[in-house]
Amino acid sequence: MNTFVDADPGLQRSRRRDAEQNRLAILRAAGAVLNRDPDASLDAIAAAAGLSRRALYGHFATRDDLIRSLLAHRVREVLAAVDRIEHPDPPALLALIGVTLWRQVESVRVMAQFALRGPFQHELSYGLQPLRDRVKHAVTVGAQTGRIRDDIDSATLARLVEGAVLSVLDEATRFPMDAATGERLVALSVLAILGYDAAGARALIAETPELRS
Amino acid sequence: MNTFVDADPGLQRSRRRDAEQNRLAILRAAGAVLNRDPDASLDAIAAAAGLSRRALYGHFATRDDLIRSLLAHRVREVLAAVDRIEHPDPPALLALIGVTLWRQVESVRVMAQFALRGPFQHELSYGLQPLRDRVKHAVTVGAQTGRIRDDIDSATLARLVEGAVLSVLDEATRFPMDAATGERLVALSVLAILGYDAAGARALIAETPELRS
DNA sequence: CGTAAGTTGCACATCCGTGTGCAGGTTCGG
DNA sequence: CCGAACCTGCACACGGATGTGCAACTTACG
Repeated sequence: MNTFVDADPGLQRSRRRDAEQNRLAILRAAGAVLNRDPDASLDAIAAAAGLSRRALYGHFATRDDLIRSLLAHRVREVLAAVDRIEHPDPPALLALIGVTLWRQVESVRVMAQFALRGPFQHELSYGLQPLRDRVKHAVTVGAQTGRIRDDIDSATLARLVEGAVLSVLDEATRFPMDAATGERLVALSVLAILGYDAAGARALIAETPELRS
Repeated sequence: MNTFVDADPGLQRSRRRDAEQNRLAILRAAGAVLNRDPDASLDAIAAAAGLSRRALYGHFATRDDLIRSLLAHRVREVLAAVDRIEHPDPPALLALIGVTLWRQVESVRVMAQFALRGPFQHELSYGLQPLRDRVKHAVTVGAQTGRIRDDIDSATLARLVEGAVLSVLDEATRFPMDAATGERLVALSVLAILGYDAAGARALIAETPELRS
């Protein structure tokens, strides 16, 4: 339960290694199960992790604690992945961000599910703020430089870009598709919302090496 | 409970008029409340309708019965509204359908919420099939006649159109917007996904009188 | 190999929502 | 104005999920 083991190594015996494995297994199972049903019981999650429900309480005090940990974990992953992306051209940058989110489908979807309702809404959207800011900034700059449509308020357009990505992720969940198809669809959808027609979007993808998977 | 009152008027005294009012109030309240939280309790719904929970059971046998009635009701409304739409040009038709759905935000959103998970998924998607078929057909024809992009499989594109509409409805729920803005946004989003750039979409809207609100 | 960490299974209390029964009140409608 | 239809408030049974306590077992690790 306490991550700071090194703090007081005095008389205590160290944390068992398999316990940490189980903790991760639970988080992994929680991601998978809650993605299908955000109201799934702890029993279902524990079972999916190959543990008993009782054991779960050895790692997480409450259900909320588990979900909170899961979300925090996934938010870190996603933000780290997005942070690595750089591109001078706003629309290309946004398409790249979309593609990156596609590669983290499960994390993104589970976050989206808890971002709408439940006790974690605000906490979560606070954690995702950096990502949102980046999208908004890219949209704004792109609109000013004429690379992105300016007939829609940039704050709104930024949220529509979010929506476009989630839309494709939903589609992928209901009708499984291979990685290449998914990435292409995300890029096309994002560029479409940003104001590119089909040919223009394809051209931009073709001339952006990072978008050629 | 029984809608077919006229069937056996013999010895029975007729249904009280205010009871039917209450039934409708419950359905209306259910739509509003379940839109915010699909797991809201019957208590919350009854309260929103200005009735006691106990009275609710006089109109609907079970929770499922209530939700089923609500969805059936809304599906009928939406399908009827969409049925009235006609337009020879596929992209314009799809934009019009989107705008019509926008005018039924609450119904559409509540349906979307129960279309994903829960016991009504299949039943609901069965009821909405005519709408889906129409969208798919328009997309297919549009792609064949060169009015709509053909670089995305038409079944997939049809579902992305759905997603685009829902995306705007979500946006409208979180950041309320006036009717005109909403209709414009829906039309632009749908056309964007169909392969139109910003200018092209605006042009198509301008030359389609039914899309000028 | 011994000990502590970890897991299991069970029992139990608790909470919350659903669905039902019933007595008593209010209101519509003939 | 009478009676039936409707609503209320309360009680209760029930199921499902959460969270806790405890004894017994298994496993990792020094």
